[in-house]
Amino acid sequence: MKKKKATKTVKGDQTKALILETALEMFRERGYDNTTMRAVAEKAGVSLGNAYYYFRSKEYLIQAFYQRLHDSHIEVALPALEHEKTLKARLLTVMRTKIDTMKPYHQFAGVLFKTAANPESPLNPFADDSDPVRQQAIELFEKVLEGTSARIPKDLKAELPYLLWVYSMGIVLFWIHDSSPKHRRTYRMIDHTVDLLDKLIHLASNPFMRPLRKQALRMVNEIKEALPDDNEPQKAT
Amino acid sequence: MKKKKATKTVKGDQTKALILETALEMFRERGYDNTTMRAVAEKAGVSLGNAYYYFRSKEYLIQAFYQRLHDSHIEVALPALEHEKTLKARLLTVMRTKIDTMKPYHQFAGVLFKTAANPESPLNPFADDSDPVRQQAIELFEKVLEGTSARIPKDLKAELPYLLWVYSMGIVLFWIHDSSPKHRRTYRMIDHTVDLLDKLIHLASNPFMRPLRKQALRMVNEIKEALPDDNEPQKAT
DNA sequence: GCCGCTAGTTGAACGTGTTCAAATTCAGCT
DNA sequence: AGCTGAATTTGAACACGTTCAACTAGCGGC
Repeated sequence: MKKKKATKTVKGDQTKALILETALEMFRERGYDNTTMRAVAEKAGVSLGNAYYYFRSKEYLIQAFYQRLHDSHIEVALPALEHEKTLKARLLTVMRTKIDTMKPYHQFAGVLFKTAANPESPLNPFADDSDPVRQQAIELFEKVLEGTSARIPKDLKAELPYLLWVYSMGIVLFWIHDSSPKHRRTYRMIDHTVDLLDKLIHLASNPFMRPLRKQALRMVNEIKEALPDDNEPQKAT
Repeated sequence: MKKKKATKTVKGDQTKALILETALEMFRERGYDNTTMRAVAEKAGVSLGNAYYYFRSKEYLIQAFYQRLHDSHIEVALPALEHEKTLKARLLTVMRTKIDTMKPYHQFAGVLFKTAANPESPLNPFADDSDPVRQQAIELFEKVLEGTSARIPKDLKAELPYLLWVYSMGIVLFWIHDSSPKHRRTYRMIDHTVDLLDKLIHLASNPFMRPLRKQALRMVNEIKEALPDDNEPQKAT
């Protein structure tokens, strides 16, 4: 029962993995645009059409890359978080390790963002709630919050992971544009924005700010609702 | 003196305009991706290579489109602004007319944003300070501010046109994703965000907020500086 | 009136992402 | 052992953006 149908699937999985590994390696070495599907197929020892059997388009290879990147980040960020207790320090840790992880792909990342920003692209990270990478990324920010004792109102706390994820996308966007040596500017930007965010979160937690905060959060939800598929999973029909 | 060299240039200008008009018409009718350079050239009655003589790439046609769109917006927005005195009403006017203007190009606009979000693209609106469309768009928000009596601190007032322009890009991004009938969601989003922005601007203008505001503005400048070519024009070397 | 030069124009050719009908492989069934 | 249908694999063909070497046109200078 374990082997009967398994072989085929296993073989397919192997081929798929082989193609993906080859592609990612070539992306890293020569960049996305300079890597042709033909070259990937040839290096992987499969036919061109076979690559398209497993990846509907070249873009889908990016999606796989994106997942890979996130996994690496988690691997580094979670242990590092154990040492940090304050919201500010935890946020700083997550953001710094994020850039650390992405560093080797700076050139490649431009393409990633280009396709991700396309509303029609399957890579659009806002598009589809079922996107596992996105969920995992937001979960990471939940963990950032959980580990602190900061007093944050419930309404804000509920949305904060999502908002911080959006913030992290902004930083990544900045980083893509950042051509300073060793990406110093991005790290500086992280330091300063995290400091500011920390202050803003505390300001927004002030009872005086309640009405304004409510209004802002209502808007955040309006935005989220307008995005396709962005709802709680329905319990059947 | 007027005609000697003129003939050639005039002829070139005519051809260029012809190609552009043809392309924009076809974009509107069939969308960007479904319009091939070959089809544009054929319909315009020129050769394929000729189209590339005037437009370095297909993307450059979008840039021209973008300029066209902005011109239309100005034409509608400026007269409409004359009736409005408060910051909130003026902002509302500009944003609503913006969406009004873009309406016929909803489908096409997705592609516009995809390429605009590409850091390597010449269309990236953040990329290059000399981009006239961008300058004009920011100027429009300067006019929005000038026409009001709202008491806004100088430091904030200096950055506000730029910030509002960024905000307007956000709304456009939302609109691109918005598939609700008649883009109602976007108009609602404008109403609510403008309301919120108005409140935030007044909050930020409060003397109590000075330190936080200063810090936030410092960061805005840091971001702007990191963008390529984003400086005052230098007075020679 | 002719020359040379630049602006303008041409279309064939190239590279690359993608498609597709056909060929091959292979596990399970008889 | 042979059959069957699904999974996998193939490579030729297609479409389209882009490039380029060559050609033409027409103006200013002689």
